[in-house]
Amino acid sequence: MPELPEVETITRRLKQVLPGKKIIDTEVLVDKSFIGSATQLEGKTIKDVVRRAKISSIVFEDNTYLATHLKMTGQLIYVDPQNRLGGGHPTADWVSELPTKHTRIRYRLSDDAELFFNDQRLFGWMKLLTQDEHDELFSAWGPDIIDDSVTTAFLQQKFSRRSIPIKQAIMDNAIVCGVGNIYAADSLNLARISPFRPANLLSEKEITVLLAAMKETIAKAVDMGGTTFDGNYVSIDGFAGGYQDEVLTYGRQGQPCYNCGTLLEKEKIAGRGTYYCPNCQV
DNA sequence: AATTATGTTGCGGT
DNA sequence: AACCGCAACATAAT
Repeated sequence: MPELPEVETITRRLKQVLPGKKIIDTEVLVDKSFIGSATQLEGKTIKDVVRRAKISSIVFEDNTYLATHLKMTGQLIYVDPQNRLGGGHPTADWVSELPTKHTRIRYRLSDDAELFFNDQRLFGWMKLLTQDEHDELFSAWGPDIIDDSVTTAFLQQKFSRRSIPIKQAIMDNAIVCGVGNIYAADSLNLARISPFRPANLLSEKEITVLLAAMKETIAKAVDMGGTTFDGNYVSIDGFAGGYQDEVLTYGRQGQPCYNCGTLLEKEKIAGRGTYYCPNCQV
């Protein structure tokens, strides 16, 4: 479910509430959701929360990392009893009924706070790693799309021998991380480039335009707290994101392109639903 | 009933 | 060797 903006939103919010808290107790309700042994976490004190690609990681005082990949349907929900009655109410009403049938792991923290890992489809995981093992997670992946190292020249080199469609290329973690299906489609619409174009046939100018569009799209989505479709992605208190109200193409087949008014179409690329304008995306 | 779903990996073929 | 396409993971909604 989540792409970089959703994981970034969750990570920023966790960073506001978790540092200084200690893990008191762990409960793994579904074994496959936690890789390894969760009991090793008990007694560790949280120092920081960081994001890389679509992985959010809690960093402990001993420099070990509790990494989370939400995959398609994962959620991290934080419940602090001291804030429970204040500060508005969550978008999702199930937050007051945790654990739910989709809760796979729960952590009891100091001060009676709780952290829940929910995951309908069981693709997601949490895992305790050393710093080296955490670094290793990203060893085969390119930089985050928001990183300054992602330049036109960088992408041009990565695309140079790839005949795959450009949409598939920008979603490939080995090239660049953080661009998922929703933002790939929207970035290509903003750049007015067809998702079907072979990556190696884009001009330098087109790559420059596409890169700017990707950075702009991702930055806007981060500002809006991510995208919530079907109530699936929510932030740590159950609140929805806001980008779905601004989305350019995703889920808008049959509706007019904001660039040119032509009706958007939907086709599959590499097995993924792809929304695009058949007129202005060339 | 079949298709679809915001992600990634691993396999076999070229 | 590098690249590409496709199945697999598991569940729920349309």
